[in-house]
Amino acid sequence: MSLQQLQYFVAVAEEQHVTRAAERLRISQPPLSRQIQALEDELGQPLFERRGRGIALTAFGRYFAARATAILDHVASVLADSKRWPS
Amino acid sequence: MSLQQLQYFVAVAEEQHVTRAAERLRISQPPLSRQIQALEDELGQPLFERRGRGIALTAFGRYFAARATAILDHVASVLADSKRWPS
DNA sequence: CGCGTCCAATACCATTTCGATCTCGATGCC
DNA sequence: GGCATCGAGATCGAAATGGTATTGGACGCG
Repeated sequence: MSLQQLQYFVAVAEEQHVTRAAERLRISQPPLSRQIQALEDELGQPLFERRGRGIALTAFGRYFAARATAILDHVASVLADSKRWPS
Repeated sequence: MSLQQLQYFVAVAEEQHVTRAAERLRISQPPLSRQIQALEDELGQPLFERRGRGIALTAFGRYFAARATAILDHVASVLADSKRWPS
C-alpha cells in the first residue's frame, strides 16, 4: 500500500468514475484501474462494484475512503508543518 | 513522500544507526541513506545531523518521527480492519 | 434487434524508480 | 600513523509505474 494508491483511490471514490478521476490526477485511465486493483488485492476486499457501465463503492469502500482521507490529511498536515518549521 | 520512506525513517530514528536499520529492514545501507536524503530534500529540513561517526536526530527529526509513527500506526490499523471486515 | 457509444479491463512497451554491489571519504581508536 | 567503522557516492540490473492501443461488455436509441 502506498500513499499514491490512497490518493488515487480517493479520487476515484469522489468521482465515482475512473476516467474522470484519471483526468483529475493527470494520468491515463489504465494505470489508474490497475492501481485500484492492486489495492483491492492487498486489502483482500473489493472497494468498488463493477456495474455494466461505471463503478460504485462497496460498503467497505466507503469505510476505507474515510480512513484513507484521514491518513492523507494527516500527511498533508505534517508536510505543511515541515515547511513552517523554524530552521 | 511515501509510506515506505516513513518506515525507513522511523527505523533509522529508532536505531540511531543507518547500517543497523538497514539490516532490520532487510535492505542494504546505501539505498536506505538515499531514501532518507530524498525525504529530507522533500521536507526541506534535515532529519539527522551527520556526525563524524554515526548520526543523531535533529529537533525537527524528533517531531517528524512522532508524526510518522502516528501515520504508520493509522495505516496498520486500517490494514488490520480490512482483514477483519465481514465479507 | 443491431449498431454506436461509453466505460473499465487487458496487452504490450517505454521510462522511471528502487535495490544491490563496490568503492570512497571521513572520523574515531589503538 | 594504521586500522576499523560508518555513512555517502557511483554504477548496474530489476522491479514498478505510466502511456498507447485495443478488447469486452453493457447500455441507449433507431
